[in-house]
Amino acid sequence: MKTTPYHHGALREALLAAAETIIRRDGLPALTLRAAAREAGVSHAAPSHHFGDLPGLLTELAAVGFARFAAQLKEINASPHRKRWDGARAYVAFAGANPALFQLMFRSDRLDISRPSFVAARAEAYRLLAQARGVVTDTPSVEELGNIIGGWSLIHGFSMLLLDGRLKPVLAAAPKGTSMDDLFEAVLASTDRKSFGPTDESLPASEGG
Amino acid sequence: MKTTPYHHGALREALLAAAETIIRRDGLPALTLRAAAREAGVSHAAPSHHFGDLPGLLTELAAVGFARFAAQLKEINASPHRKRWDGARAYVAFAGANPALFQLMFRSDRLDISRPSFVAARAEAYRLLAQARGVVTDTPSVEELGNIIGGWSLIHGFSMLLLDGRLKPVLAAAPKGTSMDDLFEAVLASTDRKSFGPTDESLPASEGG
DNA sequence: TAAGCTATCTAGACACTGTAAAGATATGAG
DNA sequence: CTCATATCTTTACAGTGTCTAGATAGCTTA
Repeated sequence: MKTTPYHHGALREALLAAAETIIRRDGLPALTLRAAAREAGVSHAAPSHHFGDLPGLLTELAAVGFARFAAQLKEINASPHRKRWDGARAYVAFAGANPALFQLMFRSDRLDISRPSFVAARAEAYRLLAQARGVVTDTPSVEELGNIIGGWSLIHGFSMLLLDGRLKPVLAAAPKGTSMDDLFEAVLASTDRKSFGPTDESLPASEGG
Repeated sequence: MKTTPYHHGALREALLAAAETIIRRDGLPALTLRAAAREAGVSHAAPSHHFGDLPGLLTELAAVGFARFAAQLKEINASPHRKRWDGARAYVAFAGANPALFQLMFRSDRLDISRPSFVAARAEAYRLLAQARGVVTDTPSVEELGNIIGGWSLIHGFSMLLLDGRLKPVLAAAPKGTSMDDLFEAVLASTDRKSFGPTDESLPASEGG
């Protein structure tokens, strides 16, 4: 009666899967080396043989996240039906579908951002995101950079505010039946109007009261 | 020879100051109840009498952050020289000047977001931010919400990307001498052009290769 | 003044964490 | 079959949050 073999066989992948289970179920603070080991059914010191330390495990998991996001972007870039802003929608959709994982991917204080696998996965994701937006130049002007970083800031900020629960009260104040998707579409639509940003009426010169 | 009195006198404020010192010097992961106690020169269990638990301390510190940001917004709103986007500039400037504190303010997984002092400080900051943008309505349309949340997403996303170090390589690819402020100004300027967002040329129909 | 009450702070303990060291077991090359 | 290597376990230690009990100081009331 052999219950669990001494050697797991694919412990690295099992630990990453266990880590994602934990982060999704209990949140990032609950993801510890020992918790991942328990979830995978191995001894508490086993993870260190595959990831070195806790930042190592977190970083490899973040790399998995970038790789998954890159795969979704690749699909979109290959689709003949893709529309404007589809990259932006994929960004927010990925954040919504993988909240804790997405937050981990941008939590440098807990990551070893010099890990080659992480650097590579992130670079590939960025490359595909730029491709989805039609960015081609390697030597952009400041104006072009403003456009590129502005778009990234917009979707990243929306994602972060969404995951932190900051947009829930906003929806409550919105017209009845407004969904989070509606709100994001409204955000995208707002960038096409010149009125995006603070209104001129808010300035002192023309202020009413 | 009385070295340190048994009763501190203003330990709560001293612990908050110690906590901010630690978070600024060593980062958020280094901020523990015991570290704060050491920094303030009291026993390891003293903080719990003032904040309950670790999330309690973190939340009160986050509330201090919102109060400080609110104070800066109040100055701006009172200034007769204020210009468009000054609220946005203050947002990013605050993030840059208080990186770890700003990140803590939006890290709900480590906070007790139901704490009254936190709720109040945050609400006041939001109120002043809305005022800086000239938002007045209590029943906004979806279109107006797109505008409001779009602006917030933009400055919040830029701040988060900046603090996570994601914009450093961008500056490296920018024209020589471009500063982070220049980049943010370019982002702001890009919202006034209709070209903000993905270019139409990136769509399949008109794609070259 | 003096007693007692309450808020404040310390000391000790426990379970949990990351991580290092050493031992056990399986795998595969020769 | 031998044995070197990779994989996993066991043991140990310092650090953490948090609970409990105890010590101290300040304040009220007489």
